[in-house]
Amino acid sequence: MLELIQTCGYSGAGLTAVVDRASAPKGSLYFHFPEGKESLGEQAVALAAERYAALFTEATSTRGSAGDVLAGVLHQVAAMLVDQDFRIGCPVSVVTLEMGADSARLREACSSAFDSWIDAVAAYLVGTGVEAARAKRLALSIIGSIEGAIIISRARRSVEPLEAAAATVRELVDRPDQARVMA
Amino acid sequence: MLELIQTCGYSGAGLTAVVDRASAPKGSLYFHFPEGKESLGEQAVALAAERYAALFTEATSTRGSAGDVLAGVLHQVAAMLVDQDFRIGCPVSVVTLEMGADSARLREACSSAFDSWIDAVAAYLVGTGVEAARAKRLALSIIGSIEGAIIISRARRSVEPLEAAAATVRELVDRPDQARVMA
Amino acid sequence: MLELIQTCGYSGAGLTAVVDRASAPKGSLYFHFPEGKESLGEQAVALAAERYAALFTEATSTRGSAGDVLAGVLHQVAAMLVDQDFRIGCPVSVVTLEMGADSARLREACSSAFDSWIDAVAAYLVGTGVEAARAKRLALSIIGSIEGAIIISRARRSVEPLEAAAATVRELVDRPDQARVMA
Amino acid sequence: MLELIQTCGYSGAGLTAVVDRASAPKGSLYFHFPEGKESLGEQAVALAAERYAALFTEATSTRGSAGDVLAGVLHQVAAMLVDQDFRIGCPVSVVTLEMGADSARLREACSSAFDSWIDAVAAYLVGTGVEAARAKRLALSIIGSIEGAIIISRARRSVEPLEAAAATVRELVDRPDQARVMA
DNA sequence: ACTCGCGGGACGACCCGTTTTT
DNA sequence: AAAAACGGGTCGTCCCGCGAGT
Repeated sequence: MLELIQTCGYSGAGLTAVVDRASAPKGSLYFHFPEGKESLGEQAVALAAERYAALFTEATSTRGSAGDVLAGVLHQVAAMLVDQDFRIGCPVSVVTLEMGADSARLREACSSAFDSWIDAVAAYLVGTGVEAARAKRLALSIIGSIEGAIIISRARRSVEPLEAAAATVRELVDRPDQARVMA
Repeated sequence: MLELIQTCGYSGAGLTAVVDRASAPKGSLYFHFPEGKESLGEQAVALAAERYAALFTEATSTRGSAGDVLAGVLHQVAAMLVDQDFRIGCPVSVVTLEMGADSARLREACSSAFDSWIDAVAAYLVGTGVEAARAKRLALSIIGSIEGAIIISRARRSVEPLEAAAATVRELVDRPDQARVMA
Repeated sequence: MLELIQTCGYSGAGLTAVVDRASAPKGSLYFHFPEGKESLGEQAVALAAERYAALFTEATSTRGSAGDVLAGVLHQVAAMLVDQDFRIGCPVSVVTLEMGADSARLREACSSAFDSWIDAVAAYLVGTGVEAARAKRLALSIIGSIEGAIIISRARRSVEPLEAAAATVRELVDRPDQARVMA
Repeated sequence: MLELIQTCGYSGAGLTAVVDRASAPKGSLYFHFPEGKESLGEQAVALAAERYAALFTEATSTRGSAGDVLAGVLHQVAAMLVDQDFRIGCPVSVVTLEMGADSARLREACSSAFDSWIDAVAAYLVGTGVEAARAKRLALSIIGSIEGAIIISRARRSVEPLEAAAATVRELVDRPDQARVMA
């Protein structure tokens, strides 16, 4: 389901296509997901949260400045987009935009996914010496930038927006006088 | 249709609901939009592009630093979200994420919408003395930040992400030494 | 739909079978019945109410005692059952039994159908000189007898229960001393 | 299953609901009922046959005229309906009407159920001195009246039809000159 | 000339009664 | 005894044309 949400959105991800792709019979779906599409989507969002978090965790193990690390994540995302010919997007974003009004459950799953990423980035920034409050604000901004850049990159079929975001993120986290500027 | 796309996404915006909301008969839809839902969506995206562009244009007429102006736009967006109880999102984002793979036509409409905003912001920044290449990069990053922040704010039902983005944008465009840092 | 309800019950009357039998496409169904199966069933019940009422009205135009007239109706029903090889039953009864708990709307439609028959019989009995209160009670009993007899006849695949009911009804309405007995 | 058939009909009584209500695992159903839903329904009908027969047997042990006894049964049925807020009906009737055409097996189970009641009533009437042939005819009519009255009472959400049937039954069996009238 | 009632299948999610595996 | 798999079925709704109306 994850891949289908990424390419077609939540509403566009038909359960028939889901079970076909999993080469599973239709009847078994409601045994594993008795609450239907919504809980399936919830799990897909949670899975996406884990995967992208792992991607970030892995990036933090590389050496380099915080800016290098975060820009590296953005470049990896860009590479994924190119790899898939710009046919995929962030599943959490699209579910948020489609179902934010209808399903509190899915909205909360998306919120948790974003939070997990934001918290990870914030913790990482704190680890590099950034003050906690600023780290949280930066983390919020950075995750937002990534989400937005993915969307614009997809619309344009070009990684330029992601690269611009990478450069801007590097600028934000790597400047020596950041604390003073915000003071 | 615009409102429905904002709340339910493109796939979720059924034409039945559209014509009901417009209190128009269903049969007349294909007289006005012979090419069906896709062209209707295209028009909705174009309309959204205009509206948000107007919002930005209006903001530039206020006095204050470039950071003030851009942060003002973000705060206006935040106010809209609160006003609508976080039930709406950016229609261009959701159409991009849902239809980017299926409909080249809609993808291009979204790309144009984003471009119009980015170009406007870049032109504005150039007008405030920013060097052209940097202005374009910043404009890309800023529009991306806005889109991303809207999504996360909606998921969280909180304007905190938008406010964080506003602060970060202000930090980006208002620092005196920005050119030097990027050099 | 009426025939399907009579043979398979309301739940057993699939809309697919309904539209097949009417050689109509499924999509057109919800134009004529926007509220779905329930309103379709409502209309089927109303149609049945009319048809059987007409059958009774026609019977009253024949000469003979009240007992003859009512027994004649029962024999007509018996003939219908034989004709259809006991594959049909009263649609109002089955809808009442299946949906009485779920759908107030259908329950009321069934109630109205029964009432229309009971009122017709009661009015007829009053016309033959029966006192009003007794006419109403007898009419209730007679319609009840018919419904019950149809069911048992169907279960048995024999018209004997309907014939027994016919004889009993004749006994009830044609005895000269009925008023005295009830006094 | 019996209760579900009484409220929702046979088709409406899903096996999922049945096993939930019995707090039994779904997989075990086909261990106990290898032939599936049909045999389960058959057993439910047989169970209902026993229960209502017991109700009648018990009533015959009370003193009073035959009319008193039979009217007493009708009043007990009316009390049950009121008790359950008119949400239940006769399971045998509804199975007959829904499955009479599809399943010979269930039809015969229903026929047997009706027969057992009719035979019991006929035997009782013979015991009170009624001539055998008339007793059988009356028993058929009485059971039919009860079934019909239950249905109409349920549709109306009122015990009036059952009370009318009770009065009529009393009139039928308690009049002194009944034999002469039928002669 | 243009509107719109009405029709038209295909597919949506969901759940059915059943069987196979453990 | 029961967990898990299995398709076909449920009702409802999708986006879309045809042709009779003013």
